[in-house]
Parts: sequence; C-alpha cells; structure tokens
Amino acid sequence: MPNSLKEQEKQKGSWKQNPEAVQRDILRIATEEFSKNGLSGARIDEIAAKTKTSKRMIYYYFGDKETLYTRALEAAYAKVREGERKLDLADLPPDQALGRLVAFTFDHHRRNPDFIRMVMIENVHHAEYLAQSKVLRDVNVTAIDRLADIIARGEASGLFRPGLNATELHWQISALSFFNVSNKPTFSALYGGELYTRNGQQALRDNAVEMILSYVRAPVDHSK
Amino acid sequence: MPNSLKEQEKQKGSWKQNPEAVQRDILRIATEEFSKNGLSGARIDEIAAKTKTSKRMIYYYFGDKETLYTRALEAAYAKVREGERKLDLADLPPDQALGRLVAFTFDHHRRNPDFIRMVMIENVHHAEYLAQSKVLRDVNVTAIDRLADIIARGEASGLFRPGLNATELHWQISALSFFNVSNKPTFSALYGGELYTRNGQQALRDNAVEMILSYVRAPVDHSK
DNA sequence: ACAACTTTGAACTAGATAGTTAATTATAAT
DNA sequence: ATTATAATTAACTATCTAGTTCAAAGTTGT
Repeated sequence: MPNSLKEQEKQKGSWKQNPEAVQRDILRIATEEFSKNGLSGARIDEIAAKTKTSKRMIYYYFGDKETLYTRALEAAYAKVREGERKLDLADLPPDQALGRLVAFTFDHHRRNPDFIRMVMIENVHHAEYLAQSKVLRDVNVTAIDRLADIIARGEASGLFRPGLNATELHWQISALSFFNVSNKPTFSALYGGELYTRNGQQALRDNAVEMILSYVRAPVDHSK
Repeated sequence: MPNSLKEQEKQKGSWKQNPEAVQRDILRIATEEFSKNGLSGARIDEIAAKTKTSKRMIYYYFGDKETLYTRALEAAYAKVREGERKLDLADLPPDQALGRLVAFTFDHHRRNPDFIRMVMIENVHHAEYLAQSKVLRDVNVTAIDRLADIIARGEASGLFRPGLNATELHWQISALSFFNVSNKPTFSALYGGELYTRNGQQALRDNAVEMILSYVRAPVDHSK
C-alpha cells in the first residue's frame, strides 16, 4: 500500500519553525471556538484538535485558557478596527460622511459576526477580561475621534445642530448596528426572519442611516 | 447550651408542603445564576446551595440543567412582558403614545438587567432553547400588536408617514433600549462611564425618543 | 388508613476537562 | 559544533461537575 497523504505530511519528523504562524493558527481557531461556544463553553481539547498543532503548544504559547481567550478577544478587536481604517471620509461633506459611516458600520458588523459574538460574550463576563487588557483601550478611541471630526465640520457648516456629543453618537450607531447581529437569533425566533432577508436588511440599514442623519440635522419646527 | 436558631428551624423534621413555592424559589435563584454566569458557567451545586431547598429537589422538579435553564428563560420573558402590560397607551394621541412607549421600554430594560442578560446568553446559544419553547412565541406578539395599533392611528391622522412597519419599528426601539444594557460593560470599559451616569442615561433616553419620533413623522423636505 | 406525592440529606458515580510531565527530535542562529 | 528555542506526542493527574442512588420520613387528599 502506497503512502497516504497524511503519512507523507507527517513523514519522519520534518517541519519548519514558525512561531508566529503557529500562534496565529491557534488564535484563529480559538476565536472561532470561543465565539461559537463562549468562554466556559469552549473546549481546549476541541480547539487543539482543530489547529494544525497540539494542545501542548497552546499551553506553551498562551499559558492558560483565560489568557488564550483574552488574546483572541484582543485579536478580534484589532482585526475589526483595522478593517475600519480603509474608510476615508475626510473629503466628503459632513452629512454624506456620516451617512456613509453609518452604512459602513452596519455592513461591517454584519460581515464580522464572530467579532460581535466575542463582544457579546465579553459583556456576559461583565467585560472583566477587556478591562484588564491595556491593548484594547487605545484601538477604540479612533472611532470617537473620527466622529468628533465629522461633528465639528457639520456644526461649522451649519448642517448639524449644535451640542452633539461624539460618544453619544457612536453609541447610537453602534446600538443599531450591533443589535442587528447580536440579537438576530432571538429576534428571528420570536418574530420571524423577514428582517433578515436581503430586502429586510437593506431596509434596516437605510432606516438607520436616515434616523441618524435626521437626528443630527438642525431640528425642524414641527409645531407650525 | 440552649438551642441555636438553626436547630430550632430544622427541628425534628417538620415542614409544610408547597411545591409551587419550592419551584419558584429554585427558578428565582437559577435565573440569577444563569444570568450572571451563563448556561455552562452556572453551577447546579451553586444554585442548590443558594435555594432554600436541595439539589435533589432541582432534579426532582426540573430533570436536568438545560430544562432548568429553559424554564428560567421562559419565566424571565413572562415576568418582563407582564410588567409591560401596565402601560396603557390607547387613550393618547399616536405620537405621544409612541414617545411614551419608547421611554418606557428604555427604562424597563434598564430595570431588568437579569432579563437582558438571559436574552444575551440565549443569543450566544443561537436561540436554540427559545426556539424549542412553545410558550415564548405567544407572549411576544403583543409587543408588535401594540405598535401596529399606534402606527395605524398615526397614519390615519396624518401625523405619521405612510408605509411604516411594526416589526421594523419594534426592532429599532429594542435596539436602542437593549444595547444600552447589554453592552454597558464593554462600552464603559472602552469609552468611560459618562453615558451611564444619571444625566448620561437621561440624555440617551431622550435622544432615543426623539430619534424614533422624527423617524415616523411625515418627512420634511431638507433640500430647499 | 391508605396511597400518592413531597421533602430531606448525604454519599456516590461516571465522565469531562484544564492543565502537566517527560522524553525526544528538529531547527536556526552564531 | 553548540546551544537555545521550537515543535511533537502521548499519557497522566487532579479536580470539577452533572446527574444518580439510597434510605427514610413527613404531608395531604380521599
């Protein structure tokens, strides 16, 4: 019987050293598993089985389960915030910039359900691991800075009402974009999947853009 | 040495039968523990220790951990939807009714973090337990019905724009109210606690009301 | 009085699971 | 060549934890 592929791969202990790749591999699988099953739900043996390497190496590089989870959480944040940097809004007029930011955020969250689930899980854990991570504080302020810039330009041009708060606005955009992904399972189970069809999602996104834009624009007197 | 209180309480096996109370007690503690630690994070022994009764009785009445979790989830939904029934909006003009509904929902979610956490946890589990529960489907449609009524009255009076969708509107109100509680830990950790002070929460609530109201009102032409 | 149900309490089991040990081999940099 | 680091493999341990069993006794409705 000729050598199977597996035998060829594992042939007589020959391998390359590549610490970064091994750690990336572990981290990728760990993110999948934690995101799918939660911190206590995920199994180290299961993670090990799905990596190209072994359980031993997980402990070699990460020490324990909680550290692995923290690293996976950090990596998820970093990856998502990295994806956001592609967006350049500085050249657009403030209302268009904001509309595009909302639409982008909505889509971006939708494309990264694993990240959303990591954040959900971290919230279930009262953010105790995130709170201990020094890495994470810095990555996230950029989101606020970008909004502050748009607000400043909007107010200066008179397009936006005065007194807007960047953190509040970020909260509102996040709420609409995050909930859409985080609560899809229960919402669909209770009210059907209409909002999660292609058309349903497009409507929710357009509505989100509209809600945010009409919120920031100088208010119109409804009393007359 | 005289009888201690403990000895008096447990005196010579004499007790009242009260199956409902025992089950309620178990369910109350179970909700606390599941809500705090998640399904796999919660410990049956811990739940048992905090009840007035024993682990044996948990299995006597609920069979296994997953059933206990499902019952706790059902009870949490029932309790919260019950609390919502106090609200009577039929006599108010539609825009006031809607504004009051949004403000109420925002506050109501805030007052019931355990419920929110149960729903978060259920979403982490892809709503698999909720999906199997027959009880839960029915309890939740009333929320939609109430909104459909407000929309109908609003459209008829010309106060609201045509074409509003009750499920979409419910989604929007839920998103703003739910996210506020569910993501408080990570949001505070990343951006500070300003939005979760008394003033911050009041602002978020007022903004939510305003966002929803300006969204449903007949649109104003901004182009002129 | 009888039977069905409820409650107590504690010890026990079987399996799962995070983390370890140890012996060994290969690689890469100097 | 030497040495530190990277990688492999597999068995092992200690603990935790869901769920069970056993033996008994009190309660309640009929």
